[in-house]
Amino acid sequence: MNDSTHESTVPTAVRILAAAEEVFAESGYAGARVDEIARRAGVNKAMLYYHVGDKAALYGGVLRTYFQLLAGKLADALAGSEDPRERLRRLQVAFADTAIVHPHFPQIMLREIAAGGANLPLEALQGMGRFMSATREVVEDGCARGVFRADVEPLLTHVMVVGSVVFAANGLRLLTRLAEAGVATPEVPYDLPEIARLANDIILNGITSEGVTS
Amino acid sequence: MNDSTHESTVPTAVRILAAAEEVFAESGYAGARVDEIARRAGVNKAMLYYHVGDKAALYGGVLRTYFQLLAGKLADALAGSEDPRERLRRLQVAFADTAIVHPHFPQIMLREIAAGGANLPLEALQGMGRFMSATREVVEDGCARGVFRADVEPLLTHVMVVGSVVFAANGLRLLTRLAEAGVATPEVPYDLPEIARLANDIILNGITSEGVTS
DNA sequence: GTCTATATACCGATAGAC
DNA sequence: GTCTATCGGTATATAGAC
Repeated sequence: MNDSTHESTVPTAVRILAAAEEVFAESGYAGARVDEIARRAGVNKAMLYYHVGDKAALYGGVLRTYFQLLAGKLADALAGSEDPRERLRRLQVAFADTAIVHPHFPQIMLREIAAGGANLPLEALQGMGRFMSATREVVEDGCARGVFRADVEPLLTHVMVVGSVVFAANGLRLLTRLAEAGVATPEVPYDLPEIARLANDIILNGITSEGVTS
Repeated sequence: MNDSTHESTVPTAVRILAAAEEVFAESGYAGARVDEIARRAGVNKAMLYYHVGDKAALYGGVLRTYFQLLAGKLADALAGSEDPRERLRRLQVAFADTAIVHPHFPQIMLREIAAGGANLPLEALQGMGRFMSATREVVEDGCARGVFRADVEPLLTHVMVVGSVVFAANGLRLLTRLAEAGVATPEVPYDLPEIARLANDIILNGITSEGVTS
């Protein structure tokens, strides 16, 4: 314990990764500048390479944080209920919560989807695979129990559950830009958890078998 | 009329823009290399600047093609029916059709959403604004007629309608990458129009008032 | 209209002094 | 651990000959 400021107590590697997260989100992997990351972290560029490593190591370190948190929340979500509708809702909440703790996560994911995952290390690809498998498990279980319609596609369900959160999380920046340019935009009278809840209502309402009530 | 091959009859500017479309989709605005665009178009870099202009002009030219086609299809979709459910379906089909004619369109849009529209010229921003307004008009009309639930959010509806198509259109590359890395992936037994139809069924089912039947 | 050559600037990464 | 200086490569964009 000493009298140093909060900033100085944060390990250098953590400050570097926090800066990397910002820059990768804003500019993408190709567009990100290592000099800019070092500048925002308040460290010399040589120190950045000393503490964390090259550009790929910076990116991998950022992604590891995201997928470790998401994996834990997904496991809790699956274990927390037996009802397929409740489990699907919890799956979406787990992802939305991760996006709230790490606001740059959906932005970086959006860029990677566009890039076809070209920059993603194996660890991140496996994390995405586990997420898709979790959704598939919930959907197939729900179909088998007769709660969801038998023709519900697991992958489309995943796309709609995740996509609505990812788009909603990224939409505000675009709406701000549209407003700056003088383009009329619809109002956004709700926050991310609320959007996730509304989207989940629509999806559940859309895939639930007739006759099943909550 | 002469005996020249098809390739030589295509105007130089068109070939340049076609190459630009590819490279911008693959690498994003920041990551795109003008040299690479010139190489793929089969023209000298100086000629590229002579015929089309700088990087921003290349990007604007690509986007203009997209939004001009989309605007026409949206107008047809809105004018083609009075039924809110049918109009919302036509709106999604209009976008999906545009994405099928121009497969790089959803990829570039995904990158721009991540970038908050930072690279978009005013013309493209206005095109997006008109699209959002079209969805809002259909949703508000549907709510007023009692076809859609009164609490349906226009912007969330737009996000789900557009997002499902954009994600589906971009998903195949990511699934391919996952398979390459040995990560298990769900099957994809349908094409883009089919996905759009299934997503639209879920959304319409989710937002339609009880008691309304098709 | 077409090309070569280049100006100008920047980037990722490291060597080497301290 | 920390910094300065720099290497080697590459980017956008243009000048100027033909």
